[in-house]
Amino acid sequence: MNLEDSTTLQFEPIAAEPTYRKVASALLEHIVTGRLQAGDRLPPELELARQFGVNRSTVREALRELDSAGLLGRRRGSKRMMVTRPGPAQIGAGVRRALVLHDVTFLDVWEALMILEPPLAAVAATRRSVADLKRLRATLKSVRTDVDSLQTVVHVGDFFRALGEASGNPALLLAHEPLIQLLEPSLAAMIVKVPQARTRIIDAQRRLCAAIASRNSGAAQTWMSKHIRDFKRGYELAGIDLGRAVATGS
Amino acid sequence: MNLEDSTTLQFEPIAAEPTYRKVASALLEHIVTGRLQAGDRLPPELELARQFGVNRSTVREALRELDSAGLLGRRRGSKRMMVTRPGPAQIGAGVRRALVLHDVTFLDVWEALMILEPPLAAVAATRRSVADLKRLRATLKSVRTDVDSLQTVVHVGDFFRALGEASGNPALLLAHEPLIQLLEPSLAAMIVKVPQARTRIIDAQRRLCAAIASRNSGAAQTWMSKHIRDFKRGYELAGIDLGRAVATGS
DNA sequence: AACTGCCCAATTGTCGGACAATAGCGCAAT
DNA sequence: ATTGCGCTATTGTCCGACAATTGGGCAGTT
Repeated sequence: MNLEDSTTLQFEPIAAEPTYRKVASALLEHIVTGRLQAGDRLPPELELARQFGVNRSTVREALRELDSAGLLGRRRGSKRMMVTRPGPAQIGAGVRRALVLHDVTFLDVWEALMILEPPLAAVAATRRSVADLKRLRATLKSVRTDVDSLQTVVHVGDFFRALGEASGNPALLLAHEPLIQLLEPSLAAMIVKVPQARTRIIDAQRRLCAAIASRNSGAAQTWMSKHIRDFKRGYELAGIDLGRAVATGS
Repeated sequence: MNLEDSTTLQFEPIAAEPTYRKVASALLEHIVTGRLQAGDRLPPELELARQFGVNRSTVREALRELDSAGLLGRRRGSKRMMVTRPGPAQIGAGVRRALVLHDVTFLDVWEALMILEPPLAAVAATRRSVADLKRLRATLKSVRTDVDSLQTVVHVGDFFRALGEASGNPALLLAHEPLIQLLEPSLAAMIVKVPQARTRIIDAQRRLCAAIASRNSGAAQTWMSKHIRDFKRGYELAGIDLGRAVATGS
């Protein structure tokens, strides 16, 4: 009998979850439902083991899972674990790794930025608080003072991050973080080959900042478009193949 | 002496990484550099422990970290671990959790969809392969046949996923996955309260599909805009507060 | 009172060993 | 070629142990 293509009878995979995953799920449940709030200190491992009725090793494996997901962390030098909200950097790094493993190209990243950033700038222009504007100007200043250093790209990333914050939309913030992280190293490579790009970047960001300061969302969107488009031109001038997969480097 | 506000002297946090994290980093290094390709089977835990010169428990904790990050997995019912590429579902779930914990609102999600999906549809229209089109039509058919069931929302999600695939851009695919995952449950709640939304959804998706079939990117973008805008109207009709944080449910 | 140094208990990181369950695999039998 | 059997390797889980380090209390000093 050939049951391969019989669609009448289908069985669900029977879930035989190992204990460490059950423990992780139980803790996760408490976190997403808010019974464990960010900042709360977790009970000691032995206490958890006692409460769950499992061995400490099992608890530890569960903790490593949640730790890796950014849901648990510890203050530097501290011993006790605490519940934390996964931040943009953490999440972004995970997505960035995934994109690298999926052989995302420069063009893919550029296209995504081209779609995401101009509307994001527009939103930021209408919603930015004074604190947002201050932060934005601070990053802009850093870019200008470090104009000669290769650190420029770091500040470019921070400029985008500040913009994301100004949008007041966590979804947008998290969505563009991995793109920024992917952009930074290639941007560094581009700038060393095309030094004049630096001044173009600074100019665009200054105008962008002005548009956002005056809450001119249309201008913000337009300048961001130009800004991102400029990246592509820079890559072409630098002779970087846009169809190539982004670097596998850490 | 008060050194609190002295910015002249700054110390880097001295990194005292525990062994399990070093092991995880070492394995990660092999994965991102391609020395360990997706599909490769990992050596047994004892063998890893021997090679790294650490205890098996330590290796296991490292494995849990990579497992949780979606970089390791196992075929169902299999014992050996293998290297895997974190898929959209996996990554999306992580980002979705992060967004929920950051109290993302319906409006945030809707805004992000409004920014992301129309251009994505436009790109999909110009780039879709015949296979993409086939898959898109298949999901559309599922939506129509299950028009009476609450399963509709699942198929709506799949429609968006198929669209993401058709865009051929992994960055866009991963960026909109968490949004879809956040959309689905609230969409279900909306549809039960506003049944007429179902036919509107189906209509919009049919026109969208037609636009993509004829490679009309402008029409695709326009219809997607209408489609997403419709979601908001549906929520308002259903009396759902758009400013509320999305459900904390799993 | 505030600060310092010191000691003690609690907690984590790592290790070694143990054992049941079972997946993987070869081999025999049909 | 498929099925059935049995052995081995491997994982999941447990137990116990110990060094290192943190957190906190306590006494001593200024």
